[in-house]
Amino acid sequence: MKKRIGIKDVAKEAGVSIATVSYIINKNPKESISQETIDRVNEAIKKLNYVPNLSARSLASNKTNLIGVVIPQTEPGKKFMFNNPFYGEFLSSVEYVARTKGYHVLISGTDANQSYLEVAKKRSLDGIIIVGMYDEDFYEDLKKSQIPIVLVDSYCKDHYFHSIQINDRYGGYIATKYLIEKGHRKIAYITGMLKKGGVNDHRLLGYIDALKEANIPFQDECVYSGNVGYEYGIEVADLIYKRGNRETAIFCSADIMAMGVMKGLKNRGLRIPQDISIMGFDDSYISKLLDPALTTVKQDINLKGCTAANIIIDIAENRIKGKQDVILPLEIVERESVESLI
Amino acid sequence: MKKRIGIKDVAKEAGVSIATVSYIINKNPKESISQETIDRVNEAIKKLNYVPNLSARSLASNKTNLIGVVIPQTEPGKKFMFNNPFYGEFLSSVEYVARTKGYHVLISGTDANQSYLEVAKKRSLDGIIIVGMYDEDFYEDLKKSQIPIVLVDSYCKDHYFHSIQINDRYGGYIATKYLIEKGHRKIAYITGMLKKGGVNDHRLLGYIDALKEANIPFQDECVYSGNVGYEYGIEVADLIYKRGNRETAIFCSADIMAMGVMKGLKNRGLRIPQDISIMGFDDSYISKLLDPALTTVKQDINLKGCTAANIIIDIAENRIKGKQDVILPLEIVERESVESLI
DNA sequence: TTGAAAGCGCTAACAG
DNA sequence: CTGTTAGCGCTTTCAA
Repeated sequence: MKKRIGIKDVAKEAGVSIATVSYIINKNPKESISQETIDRVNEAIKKLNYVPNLSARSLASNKTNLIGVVIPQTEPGKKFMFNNPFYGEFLSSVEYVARTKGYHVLISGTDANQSYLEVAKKRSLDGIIIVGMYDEDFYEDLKKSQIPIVLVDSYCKDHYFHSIQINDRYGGYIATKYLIEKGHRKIAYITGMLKKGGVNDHRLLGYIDALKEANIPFQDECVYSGNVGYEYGIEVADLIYKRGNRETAIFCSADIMAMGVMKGLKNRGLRIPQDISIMGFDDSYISKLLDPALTTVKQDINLKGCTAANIIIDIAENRIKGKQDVILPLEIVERESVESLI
Repeated sequence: MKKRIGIKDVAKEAGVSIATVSYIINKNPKESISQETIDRVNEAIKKLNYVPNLSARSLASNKTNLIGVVIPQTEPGKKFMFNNPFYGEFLSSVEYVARTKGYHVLISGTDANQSYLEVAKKRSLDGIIIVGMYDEDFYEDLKKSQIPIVLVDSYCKDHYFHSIQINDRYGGYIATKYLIEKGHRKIAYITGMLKKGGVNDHRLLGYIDALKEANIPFQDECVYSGNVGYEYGIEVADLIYKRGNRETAIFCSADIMAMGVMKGLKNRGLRIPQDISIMGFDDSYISKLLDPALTTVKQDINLKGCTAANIIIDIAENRIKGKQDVILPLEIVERESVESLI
């Protein structure tokens, strides 16, 4: 096992002190060093093939250049929700921004046995991006960390956290309104778990807003709540099919659920959109590929990911101060899955 | 800023030496410590809310419990390939296994400017999982790292690396053979880039094997090679549509491409499978959701991810010795996208 | 403009 | 069975 070459070797090679090398590596602006020295050191680094050891650096400087991303899981203790394309697209953007800024991304599901706080502290994360909504306790726990945290798609109102969101209520509203304007009166809302104050709950509120505005009475039986995923979509499709007094349109709170619903409906021989209209949420890449292509509420997933990464890094580097809260825009993308009844 | 509590504090609190605490934390089996002491230390840990600092541990022990996963990118310097559901499913499994074994997962695309070797060394990764196939140089570079590396879906034959693969040639063969048995004679093969000796190339070989076996002449014009992704699938669908002497079946080297092809074909008014049959590869979750549901070559993505993680961890912990090479099974999943012509 | 030296928190001999 | 201690590689004050 040949010895790992360190800053010391570089210093010796270049004939300078360790500190000088350190300054140069870190481009420390406070110290001004002669260009000649800099060149000499850089040469030595090249020659020796020196790579700094981040563990050591972290220990000394308490800076890890590591950002943690927490992704919701389908079920506790299971793998995470990557059968929702949203997360892949999001993560991809985060990683890209992080990488270009010299950070690395540590991904993690949430484990019931082990608080994420522990992970965060163990690894001395510089920042954390948490996607989705969790229990009160989870947030409470994390507050102790003293680490900058950005919450994505969470309605946790705690002042400690930064946040990136969309206006879910508005999203639910415009989707439903769109359907109503197309002449639909009996509209189903299919969603993941309706946690009080959660994303899906807000979309439901928007759905109700639109109904009210159009003087359509809200019917409990028209909202279906289960696991976010195509499986539940299929299930609901069956439910709807079997019922006599059928909805003419379905608003799904995620494209992936819409995908399931469409599949389920087709299995039953229903035509989309002639027999029943479908509306999604997210505009993930699958929405254009569905048949018919899915009309959906578009949120810019890529932008969401980049924003999350940029904010957390800016905060970690003290480039911005104060609580950050950003609301990203939403718009309807019209495709082929909604039939006009008028 | 309150001082971070360290092993020293725990030792003091429990009235033992720091070494004892260290032994207990690491469950060091060589040292036997009285149960009473262990309890006392654990209590102190609880009480003080002590969390070990992994940077420090890494520095001292040269062990990071960090495993790197490299995911291919769509285009150099861009985000990675998460619009192929394969990667999400794979990564999810890796993370899950890693987490349950006390490891964390660092994800990364590959950056042209920065060799991954640098990342690996900087972070002192305990192991690396590399998905996909890269240039000779990339592997050559990584060999210098001295870090255990598992290659997933790569035909790099270098003895240094462990590998997890499927028999792609066989996969191409059974898929094509299946189509032939259904009476198809003019069969297209749609694939990502055909790097010499790569995954897609092997599948092509299998495709040719099956053709040969059935005495069907191989036609160059029937193989379409572009970017892995739905976009190229759509493109090819158009190409095929426009041509007179049309294929009756298409074998796609990834489900996501099949998805694109199906969409493109439908846009042109072609019916699947009546007008043209489609076969996929992977059996990612979308394949059941397509309409018609996709007949495809199933590889167990979840198993692939778990295996990769298990191997790399076992190696990192010296639990297994010697080069590991595993070939995972493949099978055809019959659904609705292939029409029998006979 | 550069260098010496004191840690950062932990592990792992080695001694007792 | 438990304690002492020398680093791991780097940052950063402080002095030269």
